[in-house]
Amino acid sequence: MTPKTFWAIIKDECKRFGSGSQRVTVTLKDIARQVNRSVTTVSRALHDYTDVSPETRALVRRTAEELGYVPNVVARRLQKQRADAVGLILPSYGPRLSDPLFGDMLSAAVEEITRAGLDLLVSIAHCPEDEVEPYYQRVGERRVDSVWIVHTRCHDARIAYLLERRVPFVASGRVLEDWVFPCVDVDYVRGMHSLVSHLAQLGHRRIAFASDSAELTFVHYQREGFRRAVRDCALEVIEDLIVEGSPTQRGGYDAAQTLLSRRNPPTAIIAGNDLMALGVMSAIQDQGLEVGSDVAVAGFGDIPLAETSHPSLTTVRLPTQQMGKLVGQMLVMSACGQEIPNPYKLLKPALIIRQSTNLDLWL
Amino acid sequence: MTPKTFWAIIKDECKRFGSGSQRVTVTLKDIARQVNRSVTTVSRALHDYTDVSPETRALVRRTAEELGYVPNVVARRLQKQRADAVGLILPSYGPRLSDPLFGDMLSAAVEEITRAGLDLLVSIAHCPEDEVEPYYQRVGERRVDSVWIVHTRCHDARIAYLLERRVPFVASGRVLEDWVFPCVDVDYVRGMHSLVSHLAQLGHRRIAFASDSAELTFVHYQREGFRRAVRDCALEVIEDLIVEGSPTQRGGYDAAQTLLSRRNPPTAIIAGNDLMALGVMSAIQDQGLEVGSDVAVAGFGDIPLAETSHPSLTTVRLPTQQMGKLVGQMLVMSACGQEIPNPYKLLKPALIIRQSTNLDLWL
DNA sequence: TTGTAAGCGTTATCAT
DNA sequence: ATGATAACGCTTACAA
Repeated sequence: MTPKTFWAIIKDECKRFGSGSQRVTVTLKDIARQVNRSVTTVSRALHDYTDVSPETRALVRRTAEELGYVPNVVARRLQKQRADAVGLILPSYGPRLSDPLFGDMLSAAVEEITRAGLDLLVSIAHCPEDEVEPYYQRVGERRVDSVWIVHTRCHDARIAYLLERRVPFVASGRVLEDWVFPCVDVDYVRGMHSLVSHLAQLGHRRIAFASDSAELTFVHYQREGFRRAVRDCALEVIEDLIVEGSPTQRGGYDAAQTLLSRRNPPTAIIAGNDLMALGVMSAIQDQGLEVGSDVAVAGFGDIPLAETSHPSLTTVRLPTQQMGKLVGQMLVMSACGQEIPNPYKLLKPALIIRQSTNLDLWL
Repeated sequence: MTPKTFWAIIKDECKRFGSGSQRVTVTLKDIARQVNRSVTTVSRALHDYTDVSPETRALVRRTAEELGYVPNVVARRLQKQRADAVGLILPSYGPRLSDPLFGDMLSAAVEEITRAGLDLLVSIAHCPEDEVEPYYQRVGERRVDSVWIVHTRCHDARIAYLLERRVPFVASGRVLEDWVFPCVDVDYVRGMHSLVSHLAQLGHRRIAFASDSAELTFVHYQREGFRRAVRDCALEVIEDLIVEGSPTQRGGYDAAQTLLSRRNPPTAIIAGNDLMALGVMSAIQDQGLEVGSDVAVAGFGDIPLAETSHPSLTTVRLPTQQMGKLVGQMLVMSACGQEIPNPYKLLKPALIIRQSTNLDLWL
């Protein structure tokens, strides 16, 4: 027996009955030894190859079961040259993990990803500079096969970078450039149209829009949709009534205060998201006005709170689950190196009318 | 030149200048060939081993830079027998990813985990049966080195299972058994005590508690703390005023309706979390009563909405960031096979008094 | 200071 | 139907 063989055996034994409390690691080699076959045959038996005899297959499977064999995915990944994982790096400027709509989308995506046997890696960028490089980094290191870009900006450095380097990715959100890449988004123009039409029908003529920064693509489309819808309803676009604020309750509160102090205040305020809309409602109430009668309010998203707030909030429901599911499926495909047949999906939102624009409801 | 060598070279070339648009993959071998050194030397140079000459080191580093070398972490993991990753499997019964407090904690944990160079894998259990096995599975497959258990139950099958199989893990939340394992939790008994004392001082004598199922450890401690605190304040524990509901606004709403319809309704209602508390407030308001004067309300958590609700909500702030940071650090240690010095951390919450128990504030 | 060789656990190729 | 061998890219013990 050569020294080499000797040490190999010792090491194997150590691993098997390890230092006291260690878990044992069963490999293909262990099964092979047990059933007196080669590692190759064992591997094929476990993968249901046709060129292995039924008896051998049965024996191998049984032995694997008995020994508690669990395949080592890292070894498989190295051999297959695939990470079997996709990455999500949350941008530093939101959405936070705590955003309920994002959570919904994420859950649906995770479902699809894990169903396909892939892992989802989550990390967080600390600063804007930190946003671009890590994507490429993680793919280069073979940590992930594809990445998920969320919360796109109108001109998004991450997407330019990934396209240039040919890193597989899927974006939830569009960019304004005319680039082709896998992308899932909501038709905000359409959503805004239904909302503005609703308000115009109720007789509102001075409608305001308060939102996050228009650098974000979805805000851009909300604004564009807002302007177009106002004109479509034969109303005048009043630029003074289009304001920007942080995408929080406080941001909505402050924006509403600004709007209500205009010489000619609006009779309806649309917010870019539901949290801002709740802040808008607070501001209106704090001024002694009534939401729904004095000033109508509407949001975007349909978070759970929209239904239970006082008054309940009219909003544009975003198909978060559907988005997440689609993104997940597309991520799986792109991670597997497949072409994505129709890579540009635009989903339709739904107008949910509640008391904040129509106090007669459920009263 | 043997055929073998020939094909190896061809394959290398194909990989390098791949089929048109493929990204190139630079390995240690490529650098080694370029600088006329062995792979070993290159590896050592890049890892700052002392036994490599300064010139070689410089040359290797420069060449690596030029070629755009990125280490393959999968290969490294196979060699090192470590996944360099930790796993989080969200239980089917909550918290959802959309829970804002959980999101905060998760962010802080991710920060620590990625800082250590590890990955965080996120997945979701579909059903309770699906909760136990995947943890072990993922460790067995070498996907992760350690797992994070959230939202523990009083008698938690997951923890029993992992302890028995000696799978490294960290739990956020305790169990009632007397087991030793890395664990971070909040002192709910203490939080409840400060809350009940506050209410008792305001003259409340009939205090109710509405919460999620007491199967959850934190709910168990909230209840125990509640009973003890009531007695400490020389009040009577009225079991009729301790009720259970789903941990949502609707759950709080329903629970409050039940409580307010008692022959002897409470003058103060504590909810197990802030969302329930908001539901409680809605129910009170819908009955034409005033929150803060007719019935006091308090919650647990201090979500952003607690501050901006009408009236603002008295609550027990949970140190989510601190928890996340600690959990992250402990996960990193357990993934690295280190012993965790003091594995049982109990953090102190803080009472935040607002209008829902004291209308005089800021009015 | 550098190189050789073995090995991590798996899959693929080719020969038998 | 089965096995020998190489390979994936990296680290490391040991030899030179």
